Amino acid sequence: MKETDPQANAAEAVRLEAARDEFVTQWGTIGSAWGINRTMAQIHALLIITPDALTTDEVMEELKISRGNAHMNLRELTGWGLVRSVIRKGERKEYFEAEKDVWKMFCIIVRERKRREIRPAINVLKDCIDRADGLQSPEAASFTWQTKALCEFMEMADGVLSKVVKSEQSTIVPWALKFLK
Amino acid sequence: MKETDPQANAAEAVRLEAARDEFVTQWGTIGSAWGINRTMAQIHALLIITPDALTTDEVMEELKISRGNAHMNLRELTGWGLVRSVIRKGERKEYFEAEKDVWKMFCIIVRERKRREIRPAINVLKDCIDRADGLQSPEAASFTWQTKALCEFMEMADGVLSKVVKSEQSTIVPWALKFLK
DNA sequence: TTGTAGTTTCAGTATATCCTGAAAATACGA
DNA sequence: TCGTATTTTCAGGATATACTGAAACTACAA
Repeated sequence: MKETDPQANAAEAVRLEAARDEFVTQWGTIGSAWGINRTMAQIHALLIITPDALTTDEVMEELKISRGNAHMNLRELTGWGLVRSVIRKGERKEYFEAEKDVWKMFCIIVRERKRREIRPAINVLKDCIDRADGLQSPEAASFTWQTKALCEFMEMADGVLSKVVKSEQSTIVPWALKFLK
Repeated sequence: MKETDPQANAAEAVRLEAARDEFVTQWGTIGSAWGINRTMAQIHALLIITPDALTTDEVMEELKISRGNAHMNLRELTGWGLVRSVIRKGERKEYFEAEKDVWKMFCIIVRERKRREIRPAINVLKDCIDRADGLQSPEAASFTWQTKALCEFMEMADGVLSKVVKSEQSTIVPWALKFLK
């Protein structure tokens, strides 16, 4: 019986640990390709695959990072809404747990990136359009045309994402899939 | 008549130049939030709003950057397919022009990010799932469950994006919009 | 109020990333 | 073939970003 053979259990623990490490490391790499700092992505990965909430010290220990680093990135993740802090009664320290529902995670990320990056980009574009408004030259016409096209596109994207993310339900996209040829 | 008043024309040129600079600068900032290096985003912005193709020297001059920098980033943009090089007959130097159709730009970026980042991420996840395959502990079960959920989600996203981007036509998304509540 | 566990901040340092400039390589016309 | 215009490469320097570690701060219990 596997469950009671100490050697087999130890071997399994090692394999799991390796798999977890792989996941955390690689998720960090993937995150940095999308403009998220490596450590923040790694902490997030760690919390996603950890059933129970962890303390700052546990995160530090697992990832071999300093207290300051762990602290700041946990705060940042909390700011995104991807991580919640949990206070257990009778205990003084703070625990952290990740939102584990993949669709909810997706919605949070989309909403935040919309708010932090897409909206500001649209504002920048509008500002540029305004600055060139009324200019007569052909170069100005070309500039205005391009920036307007970009602006309209981003507004459309913003609208689509809003709708996709609105219901907090994962049913819409799979359903819409049927219609997409 | 505005067109023939030298002073008015000069003033307009200044305003346009300011608007163009603003756009290039801000686009660089936006790009870096999405994991694209600032200069590459700026060169891309510059080429988008410039009606005719530019040489490496012109790009260097406009953005005040070195030859090496301009060269490498132009190559990178060419690699993404966002910029094409144009050779004019009788001339020896290379000109560069950006794809200007916004929807095509979007399709190119989505295809490339799918290929470079989403696919590899899916492979990483599959690898992690395999590594933990068959392990008995509850922690292992939790790990497997989470990574599988993530993997399935990303495969779905990959599929949706493939379909959105397949036709090279901007008609599908606006059409699908009607169905999204 | 004092002691202590826990949290927060941040100056200084380390590291990753990007950029420069010049030399080497290449392409092409004479 | 040689000379010149153009492109390519890349070592070294510059800059931006992230991380550490320790001190300051806070909250709470005794």
